[in-house]
Amino acid sequence: MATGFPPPLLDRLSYLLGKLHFRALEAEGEGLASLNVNVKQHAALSVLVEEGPMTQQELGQRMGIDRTTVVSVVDGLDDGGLVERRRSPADRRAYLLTLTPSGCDAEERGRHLVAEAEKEILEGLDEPDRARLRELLVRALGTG
Amino acid sequence: MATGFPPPLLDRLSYLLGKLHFRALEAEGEGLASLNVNVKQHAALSVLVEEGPMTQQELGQRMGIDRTTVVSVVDGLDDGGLVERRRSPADRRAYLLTLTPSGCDAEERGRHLVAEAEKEILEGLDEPDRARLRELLVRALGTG
DNA sequence: TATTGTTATACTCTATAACTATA
DNA sequence: TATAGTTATAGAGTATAACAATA
Repeated sequence: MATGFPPPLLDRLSYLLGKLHFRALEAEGEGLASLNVNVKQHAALSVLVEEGPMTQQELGQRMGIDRTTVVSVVDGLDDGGLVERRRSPADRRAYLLTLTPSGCDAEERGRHLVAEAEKEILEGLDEPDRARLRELLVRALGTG
Repeated sequence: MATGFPPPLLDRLSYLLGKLHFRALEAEGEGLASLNVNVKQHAALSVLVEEGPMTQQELGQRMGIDRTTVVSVVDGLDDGGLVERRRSPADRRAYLLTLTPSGCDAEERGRHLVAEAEKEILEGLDEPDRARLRELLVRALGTG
């Protein structure tokens, strides 16, 4: 039951962002659940689709997460048969993470599910405003 | 060193919001550190300033956090002498959280520190765009 | 019997340190 | 010696369950 947000918190940027962030994670996660991947795992798939095979170390750097965290993310994808760990010929300590056909498929379908979920999250905004919000967020974040 | 964000993640709403949320928490937290309160504690002070004395239960509902979490938030404020736990005359199980003069002062000064920190976070945007971003976030969140 | 504040406990998420196998 | 992946462990953050005092 909507008691409404306390006004003093509504002008706090971290509060606004936190609330919406939580909703986004929840909605995207529910959308992706049918594919048996979570938000972070699908993000990993997307990086691999867009940038090709890479080591776990590199994936972690791209995603901004520690390499120990990458292990559990990839474990799940590996168990689900969405990604394969292939020994790198160039450096046999490292794996070259490679998408399986199922992995490609899951990424593709997941992208649509995420898009739908996000439309739901932003249902209070019309399409131009949704685009504006995204654009402002990207611009606020800068280049890196 | 800015390696840039992976493009596949840049159109993921949860990723954008998460990154900026993290930055906001960090910047606001650093700003408030000089007052020996964290972001959540200052938010509590603001709710009490705006809405007057209330029980811990009510504060938790206003802030959207569990009452067990409220305990530690108020513990810190109590230790710092910013808030007093006064037994409610109407219901002696409950405390009526009341701001001390130091608490009022800290809230006031904190509000300016937060505002400065947020300007920093959004330095990539000019003033009209900052206002637009806030407005879009509030509208996306809806009424409750 | 229900509720307020509290404590103890557990769970999630993530990072640090230490291990192994390679380099 | 340094690095990739892994494991064990610890830390922050928050919630659930149980308890004492009060309603």
